[in-house]
Amino acid sequence: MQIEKVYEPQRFEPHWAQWWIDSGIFRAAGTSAARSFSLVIPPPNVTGSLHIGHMLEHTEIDVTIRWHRMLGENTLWLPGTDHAGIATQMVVERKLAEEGIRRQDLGREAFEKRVWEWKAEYGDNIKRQMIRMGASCDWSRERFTLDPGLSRAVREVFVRLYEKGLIYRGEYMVNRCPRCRTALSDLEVAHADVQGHMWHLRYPVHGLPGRFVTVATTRPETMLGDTAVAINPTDERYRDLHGRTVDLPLMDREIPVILDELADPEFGTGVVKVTPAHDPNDFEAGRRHNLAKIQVIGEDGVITAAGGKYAGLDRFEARKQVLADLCALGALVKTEDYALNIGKCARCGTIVEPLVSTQWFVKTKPLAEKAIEAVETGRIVFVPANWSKTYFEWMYNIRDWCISRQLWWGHRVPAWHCQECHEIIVAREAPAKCDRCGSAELEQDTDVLDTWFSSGLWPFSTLGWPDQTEDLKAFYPTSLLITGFDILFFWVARMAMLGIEFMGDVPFRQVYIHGLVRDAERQKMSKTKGNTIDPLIVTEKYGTDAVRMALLQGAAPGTDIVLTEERMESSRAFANKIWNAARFLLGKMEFCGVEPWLPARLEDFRPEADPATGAVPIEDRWIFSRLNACAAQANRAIETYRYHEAAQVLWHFFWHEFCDWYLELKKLEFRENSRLTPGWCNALAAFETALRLLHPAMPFLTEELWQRLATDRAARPVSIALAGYPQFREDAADAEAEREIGILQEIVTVARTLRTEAKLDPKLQVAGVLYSLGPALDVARRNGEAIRKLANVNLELKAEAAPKAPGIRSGPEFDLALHLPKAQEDAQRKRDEKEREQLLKNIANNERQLNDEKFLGRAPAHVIDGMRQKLADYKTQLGKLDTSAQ
RNA sequence: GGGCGGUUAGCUCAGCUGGUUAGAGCGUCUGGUUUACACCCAGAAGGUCGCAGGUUCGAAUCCUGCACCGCCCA
Repeated sequence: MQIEKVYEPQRFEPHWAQWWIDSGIFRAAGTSAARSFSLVIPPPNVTGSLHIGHMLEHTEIDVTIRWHRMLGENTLWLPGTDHAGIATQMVVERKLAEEGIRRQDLGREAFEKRVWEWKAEYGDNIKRQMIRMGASCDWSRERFTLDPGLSRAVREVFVRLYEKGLIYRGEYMVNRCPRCRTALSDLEVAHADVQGHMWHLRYPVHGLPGRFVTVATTRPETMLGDTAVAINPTDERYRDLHGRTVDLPLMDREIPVILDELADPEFGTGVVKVTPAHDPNDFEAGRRHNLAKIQVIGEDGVITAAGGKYAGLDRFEARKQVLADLCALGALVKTEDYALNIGKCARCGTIVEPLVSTQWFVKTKPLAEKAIEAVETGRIVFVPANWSKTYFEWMYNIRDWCISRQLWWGHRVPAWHCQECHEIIVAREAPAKCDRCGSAELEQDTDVLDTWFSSGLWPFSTLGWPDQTEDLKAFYPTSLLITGFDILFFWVARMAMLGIEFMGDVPFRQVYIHGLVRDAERQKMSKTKGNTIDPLIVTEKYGTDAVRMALLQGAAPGTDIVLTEERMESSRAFANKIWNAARFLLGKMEFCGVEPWLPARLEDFRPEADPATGAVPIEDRWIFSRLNACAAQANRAIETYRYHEAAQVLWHFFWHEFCDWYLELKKLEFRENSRLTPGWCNALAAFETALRLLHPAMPFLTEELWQRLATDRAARPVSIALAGYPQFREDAADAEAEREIGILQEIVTVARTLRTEAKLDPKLQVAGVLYSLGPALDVARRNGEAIRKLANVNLELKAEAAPKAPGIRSGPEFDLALHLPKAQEDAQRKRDEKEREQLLKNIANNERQLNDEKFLGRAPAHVIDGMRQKLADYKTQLGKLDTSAQ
């Protein structure tokens, strides 16, 4: 079998991506005796395309999911998208604008039709991308928040909450985006500190010529809607104003002076203007004092007819006009710089406008209590654990959730308004007539629900709820949720509340919160900064596996991930390394006319013995023992979401144990043998096991190579994705082999270092002597050929202590001297001196501690013993250096 | 204002329950066309673990304070 010289993932990744889907190997069983492991995707926005943050999230999910699948569990990763009300409507409106059409021109139904057309055209983008990235989702269970089933769940939940009194409708002050023309929940408003101004306005007191009050405001245009000024009841300075009124400039309106705590005597002049229609605090004060609410700013951010001559001006234009006019009147007494906090629409960045309107709300307190308890009692566990603090913080201070949106794209509120008697009927399906007056003149509420309302049901609505489906039984509660902290409140918290309310159990057992992907300068990636990494582009350039590996290497819990081109390049090099290891193994076999073949017992970490000698080659024993250790670490790392550690362990094993040592040792055997030997089988078996260990992280490369490895297709699963994930076995650890190869590695390394220091020609084989009174001598005897090849030295073995000679280097088990030309001895002496200094430092350090009564009295025995052993080693080594220096 | 996190090699980051000479990748330097791989191989250099105290026989690790950076909430 010919393997191409260079790793070119583009050649096979799309093939396997499609093959996995076609073979149905990611499909979960509806019922299964196996334990289930389930996870729902945090649904991306259907109109969007995936960015590198998604790729990180999906890679982490996929590693975990593939691992569980390989453990033999009934594994479900349920994919899908959400309808993203505001975002999608915006996208389609923008497109219509290109044709010169407004949605109002089309009407609601025609507009909705256009959005569905849009979804049909672009809605599969995400799916295509995910497939290309190897996400092992069960596409047969793909869901969309506006699917009929999920929409039914939304209506069911709405009706039940309403009947329980947990959904109510009322007139309150909510944040509105004048650009998106809809109400927003508190979470959809992003606050930012900005440099603004504080304007001091002077209102004349009615009937007291020459008496004024000065109010300060950061939003002077709202004065058009003032219906009172407030002073604190305890404020003696304004006692004479009790019961009086003031004349509102520009509007010729007489407004009362009210006594209210709203006015803080310590702040500014102690007098505040009250605009109940445009400020949340003033709204409350207005209620207390029964003040009129005069709405002077409309939903579009334009001054209303109530704003007198300013009507029709944009709110910021109006501000300029108002200020100019006040100034002309002499009513603007002071302007100062002022740092203030403003809210912007999280979606479009427009400054939000607090406005009074009638909206639907969820009463969250009762739901939050149970959701708090679930985390307190550990039924939901956050990883890293610290996130539970953030969760609690928000839950304790939770406010009611405004769920109605003045959009056309989404789940329409299942409430009908009787046109005759104005009764409101909340129902699962459209009622035929009014409950109260019997009129058939019913109109459905025009609002739609917050997208997050439907997303909050995602863990059970996707599994078929409200029907009691098999899937619901098999997969709810889901096992795990992997998501970003940015939607902890938006989504995680609400799923917790709604899941517990409707399913009687938490929606997920564990929540792993991942970090943010940042660029080389540690900056957040954003389109405006232009520092985004497009997953499709880098995937094409480096291969999916390399990008996945690069992401995983940085994915330590609780930290952000820095992704650079260099990192992806080096990950590609890693993939190339594995590719070439396979090429070497398979190429050699082909050269020998041997069919690739694997022993039947793949899981055992047990190498085959050579029938001729009955013995297993030492390097085979060693690599299987190392594989076993690697499996232990990889399993533990994935289980605890330490993806970076899993990546590192696998990287190190493959490159620095399997390739650097094992294959190099194997070459000796392969050089001499041109027939199938246990050595071949062991090498292949070890490689195959290692591929399985790596599969969750690098699915494409491992599948490609795994499929090429074995011809015995009947005896194995169709895909590596369904093969078992290697598990640590206590009895597979081979301490003896590890010790032997450990000493061998040390001999070779010491010899190489001596060579390099002496600047020897790499091609020149030199002679040397190995002195040892311990096992190193036997190791060297047994592995003479390996040492000769790997270090290019020919060692004479002496069972005696090292003599006094220059240029001797020592490992703990042996001393080694090369026969060097005289000229190289200086370099050697310099080296020895440095070594000596380090040893003296270590010896002093250890002696100090070992002479310390307190240390001896309190430190555990193994620490003391370890230190004594070390000290003895240092002293021996120092002694050798001192003699060799003479 | 409240909360959370970070500060370890030139860069990006590990370092789990305090313990023996603090690790990795990339980068740097030196030397190499060893037919699996130059996307490679061998070797090396490089760290007063942000600062100041404290606890401890022992601190990068625990505690307190400070400085700087970042994020979230109000």
